[in-house]
Amino acid sequence: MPKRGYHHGNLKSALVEAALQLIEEKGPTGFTLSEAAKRAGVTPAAVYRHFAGREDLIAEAARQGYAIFADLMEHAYAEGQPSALAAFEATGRAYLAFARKFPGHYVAMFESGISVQRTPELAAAAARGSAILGRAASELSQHIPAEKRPPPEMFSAHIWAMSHGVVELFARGSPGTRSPFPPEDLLETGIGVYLRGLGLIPPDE
Amino acid sequence: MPKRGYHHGNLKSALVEAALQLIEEKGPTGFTLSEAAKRAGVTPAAVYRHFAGREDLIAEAARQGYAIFADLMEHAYAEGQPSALAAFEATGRAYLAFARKFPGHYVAMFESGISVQRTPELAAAAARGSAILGRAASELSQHIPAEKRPPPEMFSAHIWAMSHGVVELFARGSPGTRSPFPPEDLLETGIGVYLRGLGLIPPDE
DNA sequence: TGTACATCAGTGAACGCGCGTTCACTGATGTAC
DNA sequence: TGTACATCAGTGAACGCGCGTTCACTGATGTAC
Repeated sequence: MPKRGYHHGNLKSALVEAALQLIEEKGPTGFTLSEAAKRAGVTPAAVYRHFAGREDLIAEAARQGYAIFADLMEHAYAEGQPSALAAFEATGRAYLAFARKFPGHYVAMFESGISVQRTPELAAAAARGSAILGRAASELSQHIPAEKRPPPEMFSAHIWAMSHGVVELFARGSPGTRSPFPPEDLLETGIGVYLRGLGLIPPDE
Repeated sequence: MPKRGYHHGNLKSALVEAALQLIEEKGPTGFTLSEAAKRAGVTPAAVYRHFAGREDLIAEAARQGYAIFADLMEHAYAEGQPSALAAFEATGRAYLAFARKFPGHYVAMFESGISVQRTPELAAAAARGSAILGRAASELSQHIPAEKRPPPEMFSAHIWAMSHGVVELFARGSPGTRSPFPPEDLLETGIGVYLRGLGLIPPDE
């Protein structure tokens, strides 16, 4: 626990906060250590009391993002239970919801260019989230007619890809590109069609 | 036509070439005008004879990318004809093939942060590619049982999203992340399941 | 309660660097006569 | 064919800038006696 009132009080999290804000506003390229320090009301040199450097600060922002993301996934999964189908659909939706609610974290995670293997903590945080999607896919897999049951890793990858694609192309409005449909609808219907293709939803529904 | 042997000869395209190489190697962030000039064997100032500045050089790289991309799409579409289904599937595949073959262009287009509305030429080049996917979707749409026919823009968006997601997450190996399946297979099966969900492929195929 | 000391978060000045961009120039190429 | 001139692609030096990072320091906080 950081001691309250000690000098700044809680510089570390203030810096992460500032970094997230900057990343959200200006993209991963626009983020600078100096500017983040300034926003936290502190000299650039002070950053080095808490982080090894610029990259390390971004990595910490990403780590927190993965942690929040995994929590959201867990929550969504649990709410969908005991229906394997509902749980699976919920995790897909959670992806988009996360990108919307935590854009700074999202960018730090997926667009900042930092490797998930940078530290064991980062890798672990990232693994936790995808493990949940994997579990949901695995359970769902049991309901697929056995004659045409793809490996669960495969369709969790499909959902992951479609979610990511919808976010990148249609939700995070790259300036000038307009989405033809609300991203939420796009993802919802896309996953729906896909699951129907797997025989998990009756075709006449 | 640039005159041969005139000073450098063809600096403009040499600069674009160098820029693409750099973007491919170091990502959009790692690209610098000075380094591109150096690789083309020329002073940084010389760049300004051909481009308005750093951004303009990236934009030109992206523009060429969109043009190549559209050509590929057209080709794939034409090869798939007269089967609407084959044409549609081919355009999806072309997306991944493009990302593989022209990684520098791909990054300039989708990860460099350049707005597609930057110039009319850029916008036009980008529009040409997506128009082809749109046409393929539109034709395919006619084969869908009318009782459940989504707007063609919607499922072209789905395929676009899944293709993009597969590329970003599994093909362009963000260092450390390993794909569980070959991206080509992933996309192929993903699109297959999706089309089955639309009733365009018989479920027992 | 009060004094002496240890800790260590944040300061402020300085650094070297490479960046994008500007400008007056030069010299190879093309053109007119 | 030869000379005078115009063009303009690329040079080289210079600029101001903000960056990430370092370092000796200072002064508020916590601790021992």
